[in-house]
Amino acid sequence: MSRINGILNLLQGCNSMKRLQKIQAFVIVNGYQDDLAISNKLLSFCAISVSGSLAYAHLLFNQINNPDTAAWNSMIRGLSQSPSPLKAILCYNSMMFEGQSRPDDYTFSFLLKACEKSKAEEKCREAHGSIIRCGYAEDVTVCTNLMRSYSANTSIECAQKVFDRMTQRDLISWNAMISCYSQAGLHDEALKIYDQMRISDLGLDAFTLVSLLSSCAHVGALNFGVHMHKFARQNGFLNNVFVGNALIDMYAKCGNLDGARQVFDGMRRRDVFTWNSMIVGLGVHGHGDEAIQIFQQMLMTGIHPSSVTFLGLLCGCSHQGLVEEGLKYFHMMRSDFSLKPGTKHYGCMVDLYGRAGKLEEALEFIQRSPVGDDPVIWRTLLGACKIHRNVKTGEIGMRNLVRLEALNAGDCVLLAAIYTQAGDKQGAARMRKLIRSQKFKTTPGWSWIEVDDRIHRFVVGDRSHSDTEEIYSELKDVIHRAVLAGYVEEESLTPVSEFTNEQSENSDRYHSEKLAIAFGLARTPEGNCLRIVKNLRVCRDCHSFTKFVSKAFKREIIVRDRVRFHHFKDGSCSCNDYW
DNA sequence: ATAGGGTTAG
Repeated sequence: MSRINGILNLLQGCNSMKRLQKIQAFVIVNGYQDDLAISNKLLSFCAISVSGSLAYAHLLFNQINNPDTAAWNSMIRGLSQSPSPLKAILCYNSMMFEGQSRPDDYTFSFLLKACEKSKAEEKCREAHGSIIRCGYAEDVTVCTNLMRSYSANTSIECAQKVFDRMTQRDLISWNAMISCYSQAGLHDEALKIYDQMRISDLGLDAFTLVSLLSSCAHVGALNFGVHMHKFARQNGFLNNVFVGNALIDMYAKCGNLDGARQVFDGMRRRDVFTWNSMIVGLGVHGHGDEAIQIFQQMLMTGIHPSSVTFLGLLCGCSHQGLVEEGLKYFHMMRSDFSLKPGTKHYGCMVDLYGRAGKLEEALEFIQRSPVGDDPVIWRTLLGACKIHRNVKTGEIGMRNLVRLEALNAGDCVLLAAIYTQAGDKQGAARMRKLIRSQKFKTTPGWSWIEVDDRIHRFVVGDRSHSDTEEIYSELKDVIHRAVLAGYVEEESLTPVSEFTNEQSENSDRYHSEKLAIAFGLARTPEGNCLRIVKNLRVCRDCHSFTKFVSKAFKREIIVRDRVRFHHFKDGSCSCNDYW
């Protein structure tokens, strides 16, 4: 007996396959190969440990003539964390087929992990049924796994249902629910779950913070993020790299670069995410030179850049007109770090040339690149043609979008704007006609504004807000004062993508950000900065409107649109009207 | 013997 314990202890301290094989030889020589405790321990080491070997685990497993649940679990678990998690599902199937051992709560946890990773939607639902039949429907861990599995299989509703029906919930299951929403891109839902979580009085930990900060970053909830920062400081969470990284990203995405820098400077430990978040933050704010400086520091500390690092660099270079540098980093990706540029990187390059007015080069670059069949690339070129009033290249972009059958309303709006700038009224009229004749699938436009720690969301012609009347009368007043300051309301081509389905009265002529601005002006103290987040790009009329509002009301207004920040102050914008 | 939750870019 003590011999067996001795072997188990040896296995406990095992840290390599070489060592494991020595122990195994000892086991066989001494006739212990049929001891279940020992063979399971051997198996689990091979299947699960980072220094183990799944192939060897298979050999061992096949030698066991009647594997018990523990042995099956080791195999399913090992396979579920392997690069081919589908095999874990097959393994579970054979376990069921042989029918000698019953699955337990662990089995289901590992199976669900495999469903999550291999996107096995059908199997996930089937597992749910088995879980209920086997009596594990009340198990917190199994349910948490079930939620993640459903959510990864695009059924966040099912995840929510599982969560709702749980008889007991702990911190981990709450965190899982929040992260399911934030990873599905449903950030305001994630923040709402936190409101409910507070009532349950379980507190929160670093995991909660990280998910919430990510959601704050996406919706632009700076005030809420600052609360989280304070909480993290008071509770000793600032030493956690994940928390620090999420804070940098939150500050940068909410338009507060200084906040991001301060967190970055104060971090004792930094990983790729830390550096990337800072570089991307500087990049999207147009500080390419600083992004480059940080990048050089990053290399000196010996951290390996990733493809995201270069997205940040290229973005910064393009917004600052650093064409040579951008080109240098684009090549450096492959030559120095063996990173293959993706579509996004090519897009940045087109933007880099295009923004700098080098439209010929941009076009040549596309023709030499492998991404000429990606609509995003041509759309980027079209955007650059608008900035530089280039009809000819714009039409080339348009033709390629038509060729790829990817034309959308926004493209037509862009080309119409190019025609208008060039004085080609017929061209603009053609685009209007095209927009009307096509049944474009459109993304509804949204704007968010944070007032008193709450996110208020508006769509075009929104009347769903509880204070609709007040907001519309405020907006009338704001427009009046903007006009007095020099604003000319444009009969601009309304981006169709901001159309709502119901054409309520004539209020749908107000884009969502105008509503958000009016609401913000009415609900925040004079002189306070307004921060607005949009999911689309700012249209010309709204851009001009916001400039005059910033002057007439003496307010700084920071608008984050789909691709960049606009910093409005005293009647002008940080983008210098190039966007 | 063994489990579940976290960040950038899309």
